[in-house]
Amino acid sequence: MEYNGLNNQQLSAVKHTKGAVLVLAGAGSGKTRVLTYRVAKLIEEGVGPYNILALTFTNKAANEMKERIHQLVGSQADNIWIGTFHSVCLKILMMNIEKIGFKPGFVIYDADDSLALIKRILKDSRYDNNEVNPRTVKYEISAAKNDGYTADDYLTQFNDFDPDEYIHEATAFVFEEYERTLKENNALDFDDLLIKTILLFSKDRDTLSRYQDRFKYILVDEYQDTNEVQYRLVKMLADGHKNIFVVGDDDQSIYGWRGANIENIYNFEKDFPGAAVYKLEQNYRSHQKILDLSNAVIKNNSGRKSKVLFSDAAVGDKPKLFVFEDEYAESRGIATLCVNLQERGENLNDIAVIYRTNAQSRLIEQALVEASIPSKNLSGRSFYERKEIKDILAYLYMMVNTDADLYLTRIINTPKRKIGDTSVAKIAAYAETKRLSMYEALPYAEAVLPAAAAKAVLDFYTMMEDFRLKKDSLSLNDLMALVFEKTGLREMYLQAPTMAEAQGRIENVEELIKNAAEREARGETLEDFLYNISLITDMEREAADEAVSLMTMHSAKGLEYGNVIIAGVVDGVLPHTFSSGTKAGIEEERRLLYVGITRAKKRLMMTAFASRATRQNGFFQQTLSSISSFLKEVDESLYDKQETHAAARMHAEAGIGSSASPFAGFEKPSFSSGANIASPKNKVSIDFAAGDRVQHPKFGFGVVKDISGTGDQTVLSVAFEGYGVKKIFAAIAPIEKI
DNA sequence: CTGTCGTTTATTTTT
DNA sequence: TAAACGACAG
Repeated sequence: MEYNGLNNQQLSAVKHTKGAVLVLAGAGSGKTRVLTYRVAKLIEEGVGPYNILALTFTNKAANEMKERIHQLVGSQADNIWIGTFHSVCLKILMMNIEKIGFKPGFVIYDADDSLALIKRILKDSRYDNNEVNPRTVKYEISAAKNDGYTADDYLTQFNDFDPDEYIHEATAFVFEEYERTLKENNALDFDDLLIKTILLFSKDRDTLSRYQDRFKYILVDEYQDTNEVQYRLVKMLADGHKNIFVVGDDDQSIYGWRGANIENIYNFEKDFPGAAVYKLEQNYRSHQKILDLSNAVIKNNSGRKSKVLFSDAAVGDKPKLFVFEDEYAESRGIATLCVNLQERGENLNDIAVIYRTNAQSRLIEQALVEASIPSKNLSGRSFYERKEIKDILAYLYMMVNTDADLYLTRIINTPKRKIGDTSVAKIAAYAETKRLSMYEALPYAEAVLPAAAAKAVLDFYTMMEDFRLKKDSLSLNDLMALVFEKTGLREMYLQAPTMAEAQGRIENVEELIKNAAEREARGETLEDFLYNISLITDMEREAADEAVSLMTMHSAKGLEYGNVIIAGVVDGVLPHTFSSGTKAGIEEERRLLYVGITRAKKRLMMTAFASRATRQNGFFQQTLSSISSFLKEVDESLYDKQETHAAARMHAEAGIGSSASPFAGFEKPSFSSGANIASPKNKVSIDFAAGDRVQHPKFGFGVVKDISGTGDQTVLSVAFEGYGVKKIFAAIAPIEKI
């Protein structure tokens, strides 16, 4: 095999095939390359692809690895187990689930489903008051589960908690109820996929040794993100042959709040005695000036497995920091930067705007629309989380597993078929007393409901039974089309507030059906289809048009762009106030900035603002902001700072803002609606109607297609010649009726 | 049972 | 600010 292009460190890691190996791979240091070559090397040495297990966190990483290994070793790659922790566990559970007391056909409740279940449990309990936030309870339960605790453990531990901590009392109660319901519904949540696999392995030693024996070589990507449960799983499996190869970067550990335990990477050498360690410090992504800044930022974290990134790339521009007056000016400034980059010949696909919180995206998106720069939000709601997708899938799940009460409650009155909450509650109560699933209780509707409601329920039941009868004879495509039509879902989406929304929803469902048909052609059954999509969070969709990418720093991990703009580099946002209470919290925030910086290949731009609207006692107030401490603590020669006059003045008056640098010829962005978008004071008479012809200084002529909202919030969907349909605020957009 | 209106609440989210 | 939720009247 050719190892061209691997540097010495990479090569040593690749060739170290026996025992335990830790590869500390800095950002952009070619870790995927090392992983793929390592697998190819194993196969070259005669290891059966069947004996290799590669674990990742994301589907994307798994697919990328699969593809790249395929390029090296061809079809042998198909027999390697490469997948996310969750998908590998799912595969194992599918073959062994009855050994731990679940039934075949179990369903997986996603995060939204879990939350819905927790809400229902709370509502039916004595904790039905405003004092318990279901999200907090969900977080508590998930954290406990990921630390390896059962509901019983939690209850026992609860005695150690401060008895005043009402939330723990509530959680202890909900936790037990939650686990019991999952079992009754023959359902697992995401966390369970891993936990139940561990349970299976500890209960059934034969199964464990079968897998231990099979997986002679185990590889783990992003090891710094493993939590306690994942760590135990890896340890269990690797205990057979002890060939464990992990790749990670402690400096990119940004999921601590989700249970990721950075100690796992620090303890690797203790956990696996005799482990070899390789450091990859040569960066192939960014030029040295970007790396100098990233190195300086991350240096302030303690306890690191210290790495210093370096690059051979030709030196490029120094990173820039632009300071604006407020968030609105910042957003418009970001749009201007994008325009400038475009004018310089940059492809919009090679520009990313990244930020700490999703809330920041709103203003930025608006400003980009104003500047006619197309954008795509990469951390928006993913395909499979959309309501319309979850609705139709819930119908399909019910056909496979009638125990899934949660899905039954989701669909029984969606679309509306006059089966209200009271009727559903009565059915649930009846099912409970008769020890039936809710679905099984439906035929007895007449026993517990008034005639009209009972009829509605029985009609629903008859329809579902009909689907169940047909599910094996119809093609997946026809079955789903039938469900979509017969249930009235299509009709329901058609009634959406705007045509665009209706169309969007229906298109999404049609895309899902198309995808199902493709999968069926590849041999998947309905059950296979449901399992296979249950862990996918987004669907491969045809490459979008040329557009600037918007995303959070968390979703930016693993990606790279020629031009990166990091927005909101101010204290309070980054580091975020909520995480600033502890040293560990601040250090994780610092890693976020580090991740952001190291995404940039050619140009790195950061933006900040001098003041912003914050909430205080429910009221909004302008508060001064200062540039992120993470930048203030590094040498200011590492980046160029440019401040608008207004921002400099505000900082000077407040006595913050360092070495008040003068306004340095930084082009102040000007936009037609420089209006303060948040408070459209100027009452404009809004009298548009669908069909009106309008004129816009940038977009030219257009026709109003749709109107939503009222008063100042009226939004027009206007089809512009050559620009497509744009959504604009009637009150503030510079448009005229013609 | 359903639509409307006030109330509440607000990080990050690989699966 | 806005979006999502729950109480309440029709």
